[in-house]
Amino acid sequence: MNKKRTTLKDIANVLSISTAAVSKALNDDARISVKTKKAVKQVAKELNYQPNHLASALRKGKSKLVGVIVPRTNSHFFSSVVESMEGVLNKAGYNIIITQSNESFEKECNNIDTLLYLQVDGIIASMANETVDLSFYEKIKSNGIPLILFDRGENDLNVDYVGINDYASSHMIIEHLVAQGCKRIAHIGGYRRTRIFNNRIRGYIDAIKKHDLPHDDELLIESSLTLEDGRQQIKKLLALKNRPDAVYVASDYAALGALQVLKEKNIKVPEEIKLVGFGNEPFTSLVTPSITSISQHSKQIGKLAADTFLSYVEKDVVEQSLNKIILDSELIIRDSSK
Amino acid sequence: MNKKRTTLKDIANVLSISTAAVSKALNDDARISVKTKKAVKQVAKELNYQPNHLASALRKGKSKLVGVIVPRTNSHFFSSVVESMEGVLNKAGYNIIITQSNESFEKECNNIDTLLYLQVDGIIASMANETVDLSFYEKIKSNGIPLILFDRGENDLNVDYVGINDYASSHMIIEHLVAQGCKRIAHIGGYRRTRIFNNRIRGYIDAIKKHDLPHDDELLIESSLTLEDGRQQIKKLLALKNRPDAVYVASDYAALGALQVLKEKNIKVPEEIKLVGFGNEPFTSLVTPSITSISQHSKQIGKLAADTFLSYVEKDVVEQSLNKIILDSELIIRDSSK
DNA sequence: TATATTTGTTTAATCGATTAACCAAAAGTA
DNA sequence: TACTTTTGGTTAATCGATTAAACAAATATA
Repeated sequence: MNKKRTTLKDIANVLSISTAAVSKALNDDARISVKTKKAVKQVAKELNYQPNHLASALRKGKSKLVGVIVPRTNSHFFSSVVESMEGVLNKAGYNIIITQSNESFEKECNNIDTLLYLQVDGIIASMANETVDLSFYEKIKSNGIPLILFDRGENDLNVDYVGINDYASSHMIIEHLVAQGCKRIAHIGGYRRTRIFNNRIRGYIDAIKKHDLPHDDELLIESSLTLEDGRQQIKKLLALKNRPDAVYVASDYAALGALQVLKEKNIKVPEEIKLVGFGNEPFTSLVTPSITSISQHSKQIGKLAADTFLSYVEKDVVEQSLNKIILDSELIIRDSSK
Repeated sequence: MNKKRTTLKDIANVLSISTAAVSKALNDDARISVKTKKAVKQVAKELNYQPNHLASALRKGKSKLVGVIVPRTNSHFFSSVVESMEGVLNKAGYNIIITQSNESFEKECNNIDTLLYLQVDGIIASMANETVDLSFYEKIKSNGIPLILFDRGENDLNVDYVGINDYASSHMIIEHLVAQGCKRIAHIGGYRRTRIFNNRIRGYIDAIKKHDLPHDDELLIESSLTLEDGRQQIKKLLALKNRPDAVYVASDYAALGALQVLKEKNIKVPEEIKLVGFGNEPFTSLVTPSITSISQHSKQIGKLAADTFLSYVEKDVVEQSLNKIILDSELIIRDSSK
């Protein structure tokens, strides 16, 4: 058990030089002779030297840590975004700290505090469903730390954002359903206060109008989009005197809940009611019938969010124009809608 | 934009006292008067003081960070374990850094290096499928950092472990299948080198023998247990001249792959072949037919792993006896086996 | 030869919080 | 009164790495 870690001093002592020289040698400073560098690196290896990250971060004022906040990690979309983000950031010498809000505003605030406390160099986040109060995000900005939002963003918050074109996605879905002959299309959406869900709702309404289809209030529902919630909302739609012949659900999880209920009630999908989800979670292709959904290019989103962060820290730009990156989505047509 | 963070010095200047006094006041040192403490806390709040974690960690030699390594986060089991672990550790003042190995040995080694580099106070890990070489884990131990393994552990590594009784779980499954009238039970298992999979295989074999059922070599398959792998292996079993009437798969993901193939080939589950998975992932109850599986008490595992870590750091025990915690599992019977 | 430049390194300050050691003033005790 | 103890701080060192500034020796230039 080697109790103590090797420090610069230990190496310096062995070679009878200063710690400054050792530090510079390890960092390949031009002013250190090749001979010394070799010797230092040799000894460093022998003593199994590992730099003290805390000390270096303290001194340099940079922790080389990026905080990530996601609603949850056990969704394929988020875990996939994070994975791709991690790849890009690791390559640039950054490590990431993943935290989950579990869709809770309180937890999200805690996470932000924690990340600030850990002195992260930046925060990449996707907001919880509950979040309306943006003061904690303002706090990040006022701390001078780069903040990049993805997927779940906010219009009022003037920060960089990476996401897909939700408005256009709704259009694609409605076009597809219309092409399948649907005449009465319902939408189980998220809460309007969240930008992406608002855009999906707007897209739905505009597309419906464009095709001169009925857009009764009863066909548009705002919800929390959990699986359980999907179950509840579809029941409401089924209870209508004038049932829809298609339902576009703004989340795959809620769509799955809806599908469960439809199957329990022996309503044929897609024959009687067509169903479309959102997010292209893996299970959409696994259930019976498989669920038509929108693919969000998670890998791409992760990469772009990471790149945006890096663009802030790599070059020390003071005032950089805001990036709002909107990717095109893709409709994956499966059994539930054809 | 407040460029600079508030430091102890800033507070000290306002009150014309020493930074030492400020530090002690904030930490409720007994030698500081109530009056001073109040004043300090007041100013700290006004200036929005946030302690510099890096400095404090450097000085105290403790980062209050716990590193977590999981094969992947987008599995319900792992994300659930992590969530419960996080709750316990946060309460004790620790933050966690989540890293994923993606079942890759190389990535796992990198993760360990990263965590050591970040000076975590402990590491809680579940090993990648690929991992055979334990030298990196030895490295953690030789750095004097507590290491706790869960689920995917190793017998050779003499460290704390939290998991379920895999051997007994296999027995429960076989008992159940036998009770359902199965006479020829196959097992798609993991690689024997991994402790848990080895135990599941041993349990399978012993239970089969106990019931005087055939235990041909062709009925026992070792695999990587991915979804795709489940597809491949079930095909092998279906190609046998003497097909099994039940298949026990050591992972829900692989079981799902198997189920897909069975459905594609129009083989009725459970009528022609009964199927049992392992892990009780949420999708097991969502697919048709729903899949019988073993619940692993993920919340409990996370809590116990965290507690074990805390038992090391809270009290400064030098030599503590090793904890090997084995929980009972639960068989969740669903449509695929009845 | 005298001076300027380059090379290679050392010294010392610094990042911010903590803490061992020290000290002055107030309060208690003989 | 004289001495001890307690109270409430202050000083200064420290954690380990980095870096601006200083400096000696070697080399180049005039």
